[in-house]
Amino acid sequence: MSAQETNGTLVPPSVHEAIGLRLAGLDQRYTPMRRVLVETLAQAGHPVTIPEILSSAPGLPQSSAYRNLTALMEIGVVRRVAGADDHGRFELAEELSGHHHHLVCARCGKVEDVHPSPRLERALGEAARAVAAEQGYEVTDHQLDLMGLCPLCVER
Amino acid sequence: MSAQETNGTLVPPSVHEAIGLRLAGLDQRYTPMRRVLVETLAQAGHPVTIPEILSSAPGLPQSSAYRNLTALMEIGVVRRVAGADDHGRFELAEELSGHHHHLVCARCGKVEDVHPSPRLERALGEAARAVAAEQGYEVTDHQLDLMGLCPLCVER
DNA sequence: TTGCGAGTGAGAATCATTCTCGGATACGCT
DNA sequence: AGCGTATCCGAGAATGATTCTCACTCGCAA
Repeated sequence: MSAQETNGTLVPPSVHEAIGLRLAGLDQRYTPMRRVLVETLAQAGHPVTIPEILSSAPGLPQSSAYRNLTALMEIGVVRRVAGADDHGRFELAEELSGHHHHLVCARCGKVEDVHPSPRLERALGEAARAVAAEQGYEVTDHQLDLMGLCPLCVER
Repeated sequence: MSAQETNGTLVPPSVHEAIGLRLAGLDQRYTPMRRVLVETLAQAGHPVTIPEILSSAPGLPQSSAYRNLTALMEIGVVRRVAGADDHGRFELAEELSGHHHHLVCARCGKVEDVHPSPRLERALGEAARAVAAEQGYEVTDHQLDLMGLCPLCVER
């Protein structure tokens, strides 16, 4: 089963619309390449490295991938997350992909998404505000990274 | 007032002892430079970049700083955390510095430590195990990053 | 059609980090 | 004390991810 068959749930047209509008507002264009990048990130379901992106879209020049990812970051559509290795990883902003946290394998560096229970989310939100206020910070966002071993690496 | 005068509370002798023992176990030495690095990280109270380390210890060669930080990472005494900018940040392992989370300023990249309330910590621990088990992960550690604006950047 | 601003791709440039290597230093052994 | 060996040190080169440059192309509007 290809991801295409279920893309209705993966990349709703409204997402592309929203991105197109934001780009237009800055006199920028939602080119096919940018669309491909957004689709790729959306369908991956976890933060993706540049090599992964390049191998999933053969022929795509590295410099263009970086340039467009940066452009998408600047309009707040894409976010960069740091993993265990020295490759940056890119994912769609939570605004588009839904709020989630990360499961990081300490051995192989893989990163997966996890979606928190409402109960945990409520506790996190409260705690974040309280703790941050103590130091004069104004928290807009939070992220929980769970470090451990993925199923494959557990078997050793 | 020099930091030396209060070092009793900042870097308990037991910490240096423990590090010395671990290094000895791997036929490595706890050299003065490594000791300085540990003191620096302990006294900073937040993750520190290489430039910060170098400017707080004039004359210290960059390559040596990296080499020794790496050595300390390999024995699990130092941990590397990624910030918003493209500089790695180093901190003492939680085992030595106490469990804590990070407050990250989205504007200036500064990172501060925050110490969680027991209630939050309990909720996080439980949630971590539950969520991770669902995907077959074995979680050993977790970290909460609170993103927002630091007091200085709020004033704009 | 023409003009202009944005996008593209190849390669060079940048910059944090890692590696290399000759010399200095510390610890174990006799 | 003297020696041998393994570790450590510092300076600079090498690596590699990311960013920049620039000439060319493309899409849109007048």
